[in-house]
Amino acid sequence: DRPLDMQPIRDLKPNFSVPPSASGTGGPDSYHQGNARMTLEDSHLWKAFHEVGTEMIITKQGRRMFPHCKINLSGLLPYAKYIMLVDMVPVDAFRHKWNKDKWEVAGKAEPQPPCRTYLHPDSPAPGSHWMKQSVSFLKLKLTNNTLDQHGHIILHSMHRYHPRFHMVQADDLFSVRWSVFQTFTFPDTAFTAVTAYQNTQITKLKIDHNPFAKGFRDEGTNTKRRAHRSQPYPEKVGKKMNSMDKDPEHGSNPDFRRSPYEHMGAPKSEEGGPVKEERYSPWGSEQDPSLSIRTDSPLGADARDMYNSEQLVPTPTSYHPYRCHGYGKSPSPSSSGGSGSGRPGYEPRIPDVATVPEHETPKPHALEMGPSPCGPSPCGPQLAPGPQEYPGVLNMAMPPASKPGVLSHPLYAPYSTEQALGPWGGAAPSQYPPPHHLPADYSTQAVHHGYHHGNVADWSQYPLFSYSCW
DNA sequence: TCAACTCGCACCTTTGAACAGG
DNA sequence: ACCTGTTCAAAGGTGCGAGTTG
Repeated sequence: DRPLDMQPIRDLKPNFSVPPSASGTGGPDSYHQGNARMTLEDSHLWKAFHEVGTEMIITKQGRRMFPHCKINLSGLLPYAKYIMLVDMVPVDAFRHKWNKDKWEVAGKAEPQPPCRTYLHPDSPAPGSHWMKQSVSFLKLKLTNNTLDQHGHIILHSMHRYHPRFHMVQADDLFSVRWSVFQTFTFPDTAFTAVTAYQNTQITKLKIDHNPFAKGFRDEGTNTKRRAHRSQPYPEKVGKKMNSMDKDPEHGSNPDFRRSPYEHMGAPKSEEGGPVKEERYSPWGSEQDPSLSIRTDSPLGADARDMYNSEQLVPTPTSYHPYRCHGYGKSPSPSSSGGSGSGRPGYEPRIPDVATVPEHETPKPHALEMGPSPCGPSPCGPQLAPGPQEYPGVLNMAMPPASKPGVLSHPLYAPYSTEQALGPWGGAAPSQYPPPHHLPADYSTQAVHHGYHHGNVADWSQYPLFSYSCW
């Protein structure tokens, strides 16, 4: 039940001038976040799902995740304010399908839906607040409705994603642009978005562990529904998973150790050993368990430089910078993993900030991000992962000086204020309601990226994270 | 034909209002 | 008046299975 730990690898203080914190709480070191530490709660549960191949249901109206993202934070400055965000990045550039008992590649990924970032409703809050108890993203919802107006995170079914947690020291969303982002990922949280569960083992895990699905448990008192089932869990009725309830992490059912992605080159699971995520992971060969940390610093580069600047991307052996020069030009890091399917890693993805309609009533918690010019979907297909092997972004080793698990980068606005913000300029009509705590015009102020996307409809959206490409 | 998707259902937990008691 | 605990109904989160779609 040990949480997965991740720590920043280095001092995150950006090597450039940063406006002082508005609140003055931070002082000169207000963006010194090198001691921040994030751990994933319920890691055993995540691991149990991950071993089987986590699936998350997505629906038009939005579906919560289960397990949901819950983290513990430490090392924050108690009186400095922080903002917590979550977004989803593609794991690869493929669409997948479930074939009998395993996942297979089923073609190229579909074009990226608008990338949204979920803003924790407590944001901004002082470090003491974030550290006093676990931070839950329970209400984060996933949807496959690209026209969703509730602020849910939009994903494609049958595509694989993993959540990224962003921590920003900022007094408010306006100052986010000047702040240093620390991005954490936990390999065990990767999942396949589906509209209906494919792997019955996942269904069983969900039923066994999600309290809302209690009515489907075999041992439950519910007889009515099961009466409708000619045979509950037809193919797995013999695979009693009760042990998972008690100790999912040590579930002994060998079937649960077998990765549905093994055929795709994932490393074989090994028993024992500490929490090295990918040890059990179907995606182990691609993702660096230790989660790459990247420290990107604008280094005083001007906005346009940032726009076209290199993206440092860790590779299995070292940092291998590759360029992300915009739509259609990024190299596509493909799988370093070995299977013939050649699953590539995913490419950097730079989300845009969405424009938001002011009339919307629901209180969204997701920032609308624009197309992901560097993501696997927009770039990958053109780059045809194929044989040409770029270092897999997810299968990277940390630089010696780095600790795994965190990627830090300053939020930076490549656009100067006079730069065009798309066809509608800076005040494009809002498409989505403003996110929680998000000032109405934030979306037009926090402009960080200028890649164009083929989808003109998304032009009103601008990236929030200029350097979330990785 | 079939995989992917949608929808309504029963069952369940969570939430919050209303109320009672200290 | 205030606080705490209990009750209960409504809201909303689940997977299932039938129907729909492309």
